Amino acid sequence: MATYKEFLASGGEKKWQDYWEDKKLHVADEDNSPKPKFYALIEFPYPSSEGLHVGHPRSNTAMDIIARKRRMEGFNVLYPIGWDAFGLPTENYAIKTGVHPRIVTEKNISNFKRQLKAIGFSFDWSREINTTDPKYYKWTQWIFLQLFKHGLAYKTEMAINFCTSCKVGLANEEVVNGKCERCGSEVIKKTKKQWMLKITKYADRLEKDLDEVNYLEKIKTQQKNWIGRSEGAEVYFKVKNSELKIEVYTTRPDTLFGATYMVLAPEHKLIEDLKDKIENWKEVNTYIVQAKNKSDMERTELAKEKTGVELKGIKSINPVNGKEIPIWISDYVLASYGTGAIMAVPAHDERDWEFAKKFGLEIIDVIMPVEGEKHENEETRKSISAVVQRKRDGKFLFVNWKKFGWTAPVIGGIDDGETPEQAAEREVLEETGYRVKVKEKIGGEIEMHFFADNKNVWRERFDQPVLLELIDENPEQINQEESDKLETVWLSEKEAIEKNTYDYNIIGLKRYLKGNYAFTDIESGKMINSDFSISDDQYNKTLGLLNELNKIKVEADKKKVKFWLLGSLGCAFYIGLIYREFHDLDLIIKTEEDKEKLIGILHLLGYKKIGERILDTDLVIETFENSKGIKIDLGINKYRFGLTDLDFSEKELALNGVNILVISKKYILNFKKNRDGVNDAMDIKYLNNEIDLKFLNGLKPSEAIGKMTAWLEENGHGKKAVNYKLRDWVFSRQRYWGEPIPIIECEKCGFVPLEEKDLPLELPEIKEFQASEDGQSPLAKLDSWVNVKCPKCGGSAKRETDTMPQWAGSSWYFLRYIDPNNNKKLADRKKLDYWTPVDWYNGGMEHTTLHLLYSRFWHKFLFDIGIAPTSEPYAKRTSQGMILGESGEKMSKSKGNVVNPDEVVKEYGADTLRIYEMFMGPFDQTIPWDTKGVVGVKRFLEKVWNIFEFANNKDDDASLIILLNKTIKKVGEDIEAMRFNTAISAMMILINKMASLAVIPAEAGISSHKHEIPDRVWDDKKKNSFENLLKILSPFAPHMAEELWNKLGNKKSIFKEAWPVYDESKIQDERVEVVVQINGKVRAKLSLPTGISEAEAVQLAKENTNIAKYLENIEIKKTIFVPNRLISFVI
RNA sequence: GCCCAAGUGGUGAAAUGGUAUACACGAAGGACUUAAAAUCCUUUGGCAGAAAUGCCGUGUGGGUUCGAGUCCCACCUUGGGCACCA
Repeated sequence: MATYKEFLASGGEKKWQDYWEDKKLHVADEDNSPKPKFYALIEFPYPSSEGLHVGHPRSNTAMDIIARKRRMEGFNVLYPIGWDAFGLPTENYAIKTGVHPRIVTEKNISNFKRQLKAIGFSFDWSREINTTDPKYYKWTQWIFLQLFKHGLAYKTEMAINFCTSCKVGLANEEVVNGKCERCGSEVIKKTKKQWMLKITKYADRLEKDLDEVNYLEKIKTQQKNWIGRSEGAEVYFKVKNSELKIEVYTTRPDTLFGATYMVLAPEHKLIEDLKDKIENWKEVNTYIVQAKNKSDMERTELAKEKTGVELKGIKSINPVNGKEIPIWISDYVLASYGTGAIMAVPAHDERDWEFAKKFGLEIIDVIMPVEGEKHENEETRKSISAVVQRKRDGKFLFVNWKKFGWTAPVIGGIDDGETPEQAAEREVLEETGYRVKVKEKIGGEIEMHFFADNKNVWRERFDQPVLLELIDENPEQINQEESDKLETVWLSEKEAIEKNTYDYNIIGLKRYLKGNYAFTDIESGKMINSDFSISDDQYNKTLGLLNELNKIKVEADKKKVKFWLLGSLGCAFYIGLIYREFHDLDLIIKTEEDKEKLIGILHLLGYKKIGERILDTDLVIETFENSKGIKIDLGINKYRFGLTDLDFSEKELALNGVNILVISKKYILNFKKNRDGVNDAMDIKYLNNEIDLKFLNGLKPSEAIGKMTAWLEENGHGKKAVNYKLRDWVFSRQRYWGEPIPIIECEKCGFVPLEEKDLPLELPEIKEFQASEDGQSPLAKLDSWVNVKCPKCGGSAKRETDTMPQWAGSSWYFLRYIDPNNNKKLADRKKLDYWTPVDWYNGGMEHTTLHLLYSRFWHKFLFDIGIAPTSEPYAKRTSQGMILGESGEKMSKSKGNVVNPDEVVKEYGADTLRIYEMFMGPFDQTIPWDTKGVVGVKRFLEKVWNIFEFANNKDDDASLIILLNKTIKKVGEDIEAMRFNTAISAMMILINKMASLAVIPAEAGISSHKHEIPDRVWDDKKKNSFENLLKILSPFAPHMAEELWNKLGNKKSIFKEAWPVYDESKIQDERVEVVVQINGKVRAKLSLPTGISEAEAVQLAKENTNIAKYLENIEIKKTIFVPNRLISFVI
């Protein structure tokens, strides 16, 4: 007979830890086990000198609970542990003290090991690995060589992120807000030759395959954002008077008609090519040099103010309308994204808008915002809305409409022959008496649809917001009629937005306040100004021609005459670019016979011959005309493929036409078919009404994107394209404490990989760990190591002196656990087949775009070269929340708020620590440590102990059996969903119930042990309940569970037991509390037998006095019955 | 600015559209004790009331529903991620 306190004090927990280790309870069976496998993984720790803090065990405990449960469920579980031991803190310590990092690492590992063991994790220590062990990093190096051999590792001169304090290059992922992720020092750009890994080659798969794995949704989202896939189009812009083309990437090809200038990144290589033509080269060059010298920090900090220089003397051509547009360079365009060049659409991109405003560039609206939805029988109006701000106090001019109670800015219709500006000045004066002057239009027109309740009609209004200035702060007298209706008010920004009655009336004000009118939404707007600018007159003429053509076709079909359409109309459509004034139709037939028939048809349709001419190809052209003046040229095609003679190239047409175009997709297809296939006459039945003169106008931008992309592709001006934000991985570090990169650089042979037999390339012993000032690895100083013979040609060569980043060893470690001692292979394939993928991987959110992404990349590569059996390393990934210090800040040595688990274990025991960490709150949530909260958990465990040790027998009643079964169900389900906190609370509820049923000699003062306590006498039923409780508790509190299990007389470990199964028939209480609601309000609670029928329950409810009170003399409209839950009366 | 979470007692937090505040901490009162600790019991969202009971209450304002912490819309606040990514 002992207390829990005595059990802890006497080293009871250690006893069981030793027992488990001795019995090899947690050593995974080899791969020939008949059991199903389960691979549970936590991120292996970096053994820092500080040791564990209470944050570490959170993830470990969670997976430990799952691993222990799985073993009890009959799985062959692999739950391994190891050390991610390369890293900067150890090296920095070495630099300071001269102690070799290996020695420090060994010491730290032994401390970590002691701490982890004291918490009772069921790790398989027999598979312990260490990334700094040459036997391990041999394979890290081997993987690197495979990457190199497959062209995925390359060394290149490039501007990289360089930490000024660590003196080391950083990957993109390691830079946080322009600062070093590790030390927080400033990161500058440094151009250096660096080893890079082509992770971008896997961007698409890294994104797409996320659909196949079971990761927490937020992890997927974060990775997707980081990979940054976007769909859009490449568009080619010709440089005028040059063969050069500027390629741009855009996600908004729909706005191409609004592209009024282009911008190249300062690093863009085309600038050099165009150097001779650039008239202001000096100025341009100065800008480029300045941009190069800016650090990332500076570039982003100065982001508010746009800078740039125009490339004078050159222009590019907008392929969609042939317009010449200027080319600029600016550092707001990044060289590293897309093509390093953009088409700028200031009307619909905020950055372009800013730039255009600053440099006075043209802004063309191609999308009109639309508010509300079109309605039948709308009255259409054109209007202005006026934004007038008073300088004195910054207030805005509004009017109250007395009759309707509206508050709105001045809004008025535009009279005939009036410009919007004139209308705005007039309306403000009329309605308020203020004399005003137009400053500018605030963006383009807005289309709105609304119900005008004062007039009782639906309105469609096209409103132009206009910004005006007061000429005089004192208003003139306005006429009586107006002043009876209106009252002028000046409102502050906030008041204006609050008091304004209809949202759409202050769009102009909102634009003005934002200072940027760029409209970017792709769902709510409507394309405008995005057609081929053909006039109504031209359009009608074209349609007239096509109608004639159709009539001829109809007649020709009747008479079985085949003819071709040639010339201006045909080529205009075909090229889709150049519009020619259509005066005539050029028709070609093949035979004299057909010619006579066709002439007959023309006569029939009212045409008369008016002339004849002979072309230099001996083609006789006869001209016909009808009364409407439509002319038709007719000639016999002397060639089988007559059309080839008239190969209407873009060039030829450009001489004839102006910048206008007409297009019909179906027509083109038919025309093309004829050009290729060709004996048959062109099928012109599609022509009528199929011409798409409006092109994008009227479409939603989201629809226009697809249409424009198709057009670009058909006409060779661009193509659909996908882009990623992800960049290649900077893989070299100028450091000592990392895996040496196994490459030799030979003057003759270039980069020569080491032979596999020469691996591992071990780190040489050195004494000076400091990197040189110019950012050279400390290894570079070791001449004997650096200077080697080329393995290929035997000539003199140099070793690579950079080492790999910390992320290398952790990118594949989970594979090594599977076969940790294999010295022939990374791991045996059969074993890999058995154990991969990892079934459940839990780790920190902070690794989502680092380790987790990197290791997926490596694993996919290993899969591709046939090493790894699966394309994804982890089937499931979850994440724990961080544990903060009691102050609510991140735990750190410098803040002095680090809680050491050793102390908690010492004072309360490992089981209490484990349960408290799981009980604190939802597992995935960040949460501050609270030492006071630990007490509650300790009390809970003590209660379990006391019930066992001191409670006298008292029959379990039926309700306890039900509660037990419910708890078994809940705990099992909650563990799977990582709802450990509610699993624990369910066990607390069970224990509280058991305690209330048991007779615990409270008066005895259990812990002081002063009185005699009677022996425990339990019957089998009670014993069985308690054993089940111990089983579900055992993953959480393994030491206590094992101890009490043993004390109950069991010989084998509790972890050899099967996970309990609840009895489906015993999870329903006999009686349930049913709530009676009246109109949704709880008015009574009834205790009723489970499964009671609706009729009976309703009857009983009505008999309840409180309910009867409410129902008296009142008709019940509806009764809702939810079995075992509630009755709701609607009255 | 954009994307993703989340806002519930004094605190950590529970709650398949159906009893809001389970479980735990803290606090108050009591029992045991010479006393304290430990333990056990009671109370613990606000207002009114002796009580029965009623009203209010899950960031704010609307909506859907017999019924909303939960669903929808708008907004506010906090945390996390990204940030001139075209």
